[in-house]
Amino acid sequence: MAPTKAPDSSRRSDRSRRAIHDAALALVTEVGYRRTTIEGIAARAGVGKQTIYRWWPSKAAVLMDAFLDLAGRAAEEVGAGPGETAPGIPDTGDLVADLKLVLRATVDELNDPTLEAPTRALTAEGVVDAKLGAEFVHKLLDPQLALYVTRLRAAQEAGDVRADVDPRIALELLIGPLMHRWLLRTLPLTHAYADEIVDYAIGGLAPRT
Amino acid sequence: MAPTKAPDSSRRSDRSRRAIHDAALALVTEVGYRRTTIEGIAARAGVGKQTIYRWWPSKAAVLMDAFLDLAGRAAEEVGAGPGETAPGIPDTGDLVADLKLVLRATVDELNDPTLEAPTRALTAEGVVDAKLGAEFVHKLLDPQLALYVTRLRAAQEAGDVRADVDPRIALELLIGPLMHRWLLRTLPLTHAYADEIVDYAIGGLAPRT
Amino acid sequence: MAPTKAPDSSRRSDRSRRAIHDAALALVTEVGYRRTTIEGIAARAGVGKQTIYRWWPSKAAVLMDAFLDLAGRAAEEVGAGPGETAPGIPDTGDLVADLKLVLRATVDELNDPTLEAPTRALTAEGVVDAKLGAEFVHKLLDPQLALYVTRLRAAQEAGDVRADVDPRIALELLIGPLMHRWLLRTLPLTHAYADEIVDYAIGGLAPRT
Amino acid sequence: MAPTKAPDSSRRSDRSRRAIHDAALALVTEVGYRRTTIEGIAARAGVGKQTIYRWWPSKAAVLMDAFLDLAGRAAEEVGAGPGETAPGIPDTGDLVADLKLVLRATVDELNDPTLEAPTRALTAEGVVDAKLGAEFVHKLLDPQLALYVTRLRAAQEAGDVRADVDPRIALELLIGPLMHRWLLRTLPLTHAYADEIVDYAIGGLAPRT
DNA sequence: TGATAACCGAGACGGTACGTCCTGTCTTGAG
DNA sequence: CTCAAGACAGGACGTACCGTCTCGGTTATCA
Repeated sequence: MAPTKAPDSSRRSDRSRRAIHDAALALVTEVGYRRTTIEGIAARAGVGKQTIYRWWPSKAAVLMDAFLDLAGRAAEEVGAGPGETAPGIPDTGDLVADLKLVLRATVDELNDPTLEAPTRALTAEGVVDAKLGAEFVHKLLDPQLALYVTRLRAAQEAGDVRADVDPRIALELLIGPLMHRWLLRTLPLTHAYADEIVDYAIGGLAPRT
Repeated sequence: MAPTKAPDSSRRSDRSRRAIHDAALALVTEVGYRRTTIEGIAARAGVGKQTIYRWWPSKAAVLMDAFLDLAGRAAEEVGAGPGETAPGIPDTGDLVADLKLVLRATVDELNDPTLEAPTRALTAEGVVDAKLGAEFVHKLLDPQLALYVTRLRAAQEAGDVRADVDPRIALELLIGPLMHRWLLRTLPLTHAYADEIVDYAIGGLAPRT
Repeated sequence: MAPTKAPDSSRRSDRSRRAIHDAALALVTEVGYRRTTIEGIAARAGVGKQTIYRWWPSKAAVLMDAFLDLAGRAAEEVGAGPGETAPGIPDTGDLVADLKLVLRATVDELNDPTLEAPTRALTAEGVVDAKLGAEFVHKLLDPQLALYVTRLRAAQEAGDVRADVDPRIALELLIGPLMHRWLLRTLPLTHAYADEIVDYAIGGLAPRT
Repeated sequence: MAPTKAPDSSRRSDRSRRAIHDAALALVTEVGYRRTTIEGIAARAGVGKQTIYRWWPSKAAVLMDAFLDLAGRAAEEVGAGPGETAPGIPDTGDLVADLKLVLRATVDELNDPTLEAPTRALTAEGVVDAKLGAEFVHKLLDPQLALYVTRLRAAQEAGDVRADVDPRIALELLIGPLMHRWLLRTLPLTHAYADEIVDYAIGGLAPRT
């Protein structure tokens, strides 16, 4: 039952970890997830294969960590410093405007060519592998969605959203269509589309006049 | 341009084609998409590998065809005969009831353990491989979504939906959240959820009183 | 037990037979025996694979026939007409001169770049496959060697070779060294070498003075 | 020029090397060279195919090494120890008797059922593949033939062989007929035949009385 | 003068082996 | 101990041929 041998994480080489992250992201972007191999990552990172196998259970796990790291560094740049986390959804009092702002930002993120390949790869892997999907949702998606819940609860208190609306469902009404278009590439994902989604959805969430 | 040599499809063995479809679906369901191999499909189908490579460019393409075949056969059973296509969305005059019926059916389909594995596999593959994704959308998804468009246009004419609403977007407001839950497995996918989605979405689509 | 189906050789297409022979010889010369395939011969000859399998049991058998045909045609050119066979060893009364003449001709034949590839291929195949080797010896080698036997018997009657010498062995004393050099490529195969072999061998065959 | 990547031979597994040798020899003896496959050798040796491809360029090369190893081990058993090489041709003063002894031993070796299959396979391969043939001659044949040269030179000094005789050619006069019979299977290869060859050949080599 | 049987070209089929690539484990030597 | 390097057993890849079979389309006897 014991996991054979637990590596001593205090002695872990940070240099290698970073190099592996970078190599993984670069390869996924360059040649695609399928053709990215552990051997390839190791070679590119100038690292022994064992160093990868020692610390990660699978290619997907490497990419997930790399992606988390990337997201963390991106957040640091935007926020004030390393202590801060995601900036949250603004509350200007105008719910529709606030949501449009955030959804437009999400659209931009999804359209960012740097992030696209790894995000798609991880999402796809999660669709098929429940364990990995759960990790993906828990580590990457949930924190994002929690922000929506917070903002929507505030809107409920302000009377902009009906009290009987479940914020989890309301949020999916906003995010679902976006993801649908992005994942299936049915139609282009634009700011205009984000705005329309907000307009339509709010109609179903706002108090009946 | 021409891919080296086009096989003569009139000589194609129907027996082999069917056996390959069956083997592919069975293996994907039993051991998962990842561990399903072309060699495995060939062995299970009692077929030479070359017979697969002759007619399909990839494992995903085999599964796609197998799935299409399965869907076609299922449709034939439900419909009156081979001439008929998908049954369409009923139009009882009660838009909300009609949509709930169809969304509940979609929920049941997504929860069907027989269909789950291949559907997830194909969707995931399409998320990463744009070409395959386009084929998936075009062959499987679009026909489904066209039915919604038809029903929603009828509703617009009946005055149940505002005339300025784009049916493509309205449809995504309904389907998007469902797919989001199913793909990411954030929360269970139930009839109650389908009903709520319809209730919320209709609020944004119906005429302002 | 019955050989499935005996093809009717009277309806055999001579055009195909010739085309197959030519293709086989050309391919063996161009790409070597190993890389010559039945499919390749069929394609080059503009012939269906079955036409080869109908008339020959193996690649080696095709080559053997092709070679026999080639040898036959070459013999026809040299000889007066189609009725004649190999010209035989001359009997000028000078045994040593006659043998040198023939051995030099053999050396030239073995060094002929057109014949080399197929001859080596057939010989090598015969070394490993006893059945084919026997056929090779019977159809190609024995007729040649019989000529030596005839000439040597004449020499015995003329008193140039001891009466107790077995002509089969005498002949191997002459041919063996030649083949050894040619097969193993230990040293170059020249007219001078042929002459020396005859000189040495005759010493062991001629009557003790 | 460099063949892509040279493996580190100091890390080479001796266990695998031996297992591959044994498997190769066993399979060639059991099912013949043609039906011996690299996959078969790997499976029999309990080895990955790559381990064969890493160290040998072809099936023939594997067999060559295996054969060399076998010959080496056999020589060690006969000789005093690992330092010794082949035992050489005895020099009792009686040239004819010495040669008959050695030729009889060669006959026995060629008739040995254990050695026959691999020897034939390698010889045949060498007949067709010049590079491999050269290796075969250089590594296996030349050392043997050098022994004859030594003995024949001694005979020349002792006056048993004429001084103007080229030992290389004399040796081929002895070995050639043997090889001819063995390779082409024209007639059985016996001790009596070996004796006759020596008798005849010596007639051509000994000083004229 | 058709029928009808073969050979023929073509090439799909079930298979086997190829030689390559990658997986995940294990071993070696340097730091 | 970790690490870079890479050999190892294993297994799937996609390709090339094998030898068999089936399909029209010519021939070339026989009824």
